Amino acid sequence: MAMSATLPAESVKRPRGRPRKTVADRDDGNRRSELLRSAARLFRRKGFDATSTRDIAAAAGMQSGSPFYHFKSKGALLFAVMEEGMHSAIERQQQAISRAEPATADLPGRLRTLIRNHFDVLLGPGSDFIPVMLYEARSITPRQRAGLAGLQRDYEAPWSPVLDALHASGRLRADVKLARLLIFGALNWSAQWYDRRKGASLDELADAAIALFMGEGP
Amino acid sequence: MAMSATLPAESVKRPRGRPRKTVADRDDGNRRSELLRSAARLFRRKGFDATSTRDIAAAAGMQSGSPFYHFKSKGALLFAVMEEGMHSAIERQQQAISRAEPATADLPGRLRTLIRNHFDVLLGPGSDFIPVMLYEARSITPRQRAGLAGLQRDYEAPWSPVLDALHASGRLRADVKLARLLIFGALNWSAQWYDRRKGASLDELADAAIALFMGEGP
DNA sequence: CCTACCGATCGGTAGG
DNA sequence: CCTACCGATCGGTAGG
Repeated sequence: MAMSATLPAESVKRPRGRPRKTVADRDDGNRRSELLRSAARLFRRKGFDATSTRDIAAAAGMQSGSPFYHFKSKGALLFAVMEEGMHSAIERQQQAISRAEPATADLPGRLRTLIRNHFDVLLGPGSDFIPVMLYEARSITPRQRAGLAGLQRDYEAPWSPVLDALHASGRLRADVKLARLLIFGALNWSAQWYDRRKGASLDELADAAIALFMGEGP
Repeated sequence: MAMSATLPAESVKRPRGRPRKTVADRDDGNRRSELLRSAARLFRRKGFDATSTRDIAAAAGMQSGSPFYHFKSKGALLFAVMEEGMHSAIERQQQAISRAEPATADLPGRLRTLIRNHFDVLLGPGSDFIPVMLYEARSITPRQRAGLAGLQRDYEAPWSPVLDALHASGRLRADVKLARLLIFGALNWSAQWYDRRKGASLDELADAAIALFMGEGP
């Protein structure tokens, strides 16, 4: 009797999931971004609707109700993943542009810089956030969608002058607006088939894209 | 008491949903394809996981359990939508090729025929089946995926000789295998943004795609 | 952040 | 193809 009363109590005390920091659970931003990373990975692999908040909690080493301490709903968690993905993509794109040669350099080279960075954001290590944004857009509200549209405009901003100049120079013959949509399609679809462990590298992918889109030109 | 016994009975007899054929409910293939069409529309709009079998049944004018008379599971219904979409796409592609000029005609023209038909299958009226196949592939089993892979090979078969010849003639400079993946991406992504009621026509879309992919060439 | 819980919904089935 | 139903799971919450 005494045993049967103490044993369960002890086994309940045993921590579940990954070990916690003994110091302070006030390490808040950390737990939040663990949730974001776990959610991004699961949303990408199984889709938003097929992922339960329990799955996400478990992947972050929490109990089933705990995600709602950090996010007010499952939908808010999805939106946070997308927003985080866009902020990171914009930042990385700006760094890639700065790292590249001056803006006067050859136009195909500038397009290649943008495309190469896009593949990185889309297919590189830890790249679940942007694919989630691209492929789970159906599951956010119109209001949230409008919020993301602004970030997407920011992301696409550096592409327009390059595409316009390529069109003017005759190396991009298609209508620029449609060309932009088709090009992003070609790139974004790679999230469906690209396998980092085999086949082409991201550099080879970028080369193929440039070769496909750029006419002979001057 | 007599009233309260007959009234509910009568109200239960009143048919729910859309009117049925009074003649014979043995009109079986018809009901089945109504289910397929309803399922395709809902799977496309809301996704597989967010669509309940009750939604599908209601859209086809049935009661909640009835879809399982025609399909043994929700997953079997999804697979049937995809299979039906591929069979139809292959058939329409073969007709488009037959209708076009002889196979010896100009290569960009042959590619345009394939692309134009692809947009039709993807974006034309009643075109929910192929987008479902493209965007809900995550929700089928590996066994089902293998079954579809054969149909996809059949669909892609007429593209290869055209792309190979374009590469040989110098009008397609990118690696052919990667070019094929990028091209299908550019086309397939249009299901995400194309709006039949505004913007470009499918012909203009096909023109833009050809202009984007084809170098100046001989 | 955990425990314990609730109401709602879902895929599927038996039996007609 | 309908009726009535079941077990499972889910998002979310109160109260600590």
